[in-house]
Amino acid sequence: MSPKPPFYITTAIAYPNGVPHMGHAYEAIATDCIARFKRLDGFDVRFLTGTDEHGIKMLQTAQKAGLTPADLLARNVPRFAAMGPAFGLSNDDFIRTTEARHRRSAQAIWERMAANGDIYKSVYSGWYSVRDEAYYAESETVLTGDGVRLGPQGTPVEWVEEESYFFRLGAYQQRLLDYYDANPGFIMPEARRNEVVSFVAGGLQDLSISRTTFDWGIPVPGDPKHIMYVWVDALTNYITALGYPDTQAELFRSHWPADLHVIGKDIIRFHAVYWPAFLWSAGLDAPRRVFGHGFLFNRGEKMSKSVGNVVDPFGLVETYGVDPVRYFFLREVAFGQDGSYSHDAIVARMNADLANDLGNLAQRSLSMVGKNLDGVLPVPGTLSPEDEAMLALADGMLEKARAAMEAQAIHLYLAAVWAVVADANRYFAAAAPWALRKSDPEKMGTVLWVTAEVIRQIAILVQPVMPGSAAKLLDLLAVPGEARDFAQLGPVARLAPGTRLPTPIGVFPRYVEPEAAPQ
RNA sequence: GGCAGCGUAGCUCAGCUGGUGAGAGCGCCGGAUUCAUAACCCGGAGGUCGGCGGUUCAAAUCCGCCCGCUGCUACCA
Repeated sequence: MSPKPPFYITTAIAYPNGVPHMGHAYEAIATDCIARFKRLDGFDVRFLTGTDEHGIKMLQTAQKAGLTPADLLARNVPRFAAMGPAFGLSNDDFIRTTEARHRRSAQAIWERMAANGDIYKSVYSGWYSVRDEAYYAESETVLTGDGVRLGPQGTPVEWVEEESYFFRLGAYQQRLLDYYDANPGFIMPEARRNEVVSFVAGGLQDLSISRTTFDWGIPVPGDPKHIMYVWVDALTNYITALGYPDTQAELFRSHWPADLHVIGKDIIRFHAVYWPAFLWSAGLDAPRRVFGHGFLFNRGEKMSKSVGNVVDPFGLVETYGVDPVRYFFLREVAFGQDGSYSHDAIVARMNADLANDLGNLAQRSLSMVGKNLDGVLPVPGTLSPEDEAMLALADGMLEKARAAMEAQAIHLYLAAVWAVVADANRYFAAAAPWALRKSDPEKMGTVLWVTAEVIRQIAILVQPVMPGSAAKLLDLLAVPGEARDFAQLGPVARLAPGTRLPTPIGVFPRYVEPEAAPQ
């Protein structure tokens, strides 16, 4: 067998100065789905997630709480790591930017960039708001009548000059534009790509990449008064986890450049502009694709503490179960666009798609095998045109799913699968095997076998989204563990007649509202 | 302000380079059925395709203008 092609996929690393919110969970779930899909499709997948632990905000949050940054991390990072088991994540590694391996890696990439002549020391100057602890462009400030200059938050700003290292980003403008041009799929979705291209085409200034005003970060090699700008630090995590700076490490050699960085749309620039430039400067290849997903809104409103609609992602899993939650977000939200969720929407998907359509199909067909055939999969007779057509629809799912997933259109992959679920329900209703029980038992057996075979393929294909539920479904069909990857889809591994099946159990229960609490 | 995009049935959205009767899912109404998780199946409900004007034999689909909305417009991430 030829070696599996590599596939390296990452989430952005989360900033753990608070607890995980739904956006973190969403990104992790979507990335996990893609990772699982590629694994089942025969790739040697490396899936990375983790936490971005440096920067001034971490320091400030810790100080407000009367903690050291390390204390704050000790409190918060486990909450992020807990997303793994809670959401069924299959990440191969979990990186923290405070780890020794990462400090070594970040300092190494800095040294490589410096050796390449792309880093120089100068003075960073700008309008600084002490109260906001942020610099603003002059265009963002206004000069009031009494000669006071104010920032966008209405706070006074002053001209500040600070020694800083700069990265020659401007030198990479043309190379970036050429790269976007030669690799139209580098930035996805396309709307994001256009924004980035116009941004870069508008000209790039050199980038200040060190800070001296606080010390919670990775020291600049040879000049420890400076710490690295958080994005030099943070982006480097993607190569640290492959063994950088050891570019001869097995993982690095096999899995860099990354195939896909899944990130939120708000940090596209850092990944699509700065990151390739940093990598090229260090003599490394740029990633193949950066995909910016959208934001989630609770009942159409942005989540905020003041509105009081903050939803704890762990709570959703407790309420609905991990697989329904994963299914809901991946099916309901067009990946790449913003989305909205609510209790009603989740329940609607859960009951209509999972319980009524797929769960009920499995239950009604398999219980007939149990009750009428002693739980033994029947031998199909001659296939009717309807039987053949049904099987052909099932056999055709993989191609559609793959095409969708090539473009990270997770929702379209699921739509393609559920179209077959609907076809299977129509097929089953039209064939009415319950009416054939006495009139034509052989034909009944054929219909039940075809339906079970269709469910087999659906279950295999749905594993990336609902690994637990899909496994239960495959258990009900007595499909061996080693026969559950995508190579088993299509006609090559039809369900074997004569196989004894376990008594079917419900895999997707309906969500029933709890009794209204007495007032 | 500039650049890009969007505005299609109650809701969420498909409708590519113009031409069979403007669609899907959900919701809703009616029917059928009882193998099944009161599920599945069948049928229906009729929306000026944001507004106005133009090009064309023909426009939701092209052009112009107007209204409304969104994103980007560098060092907060």
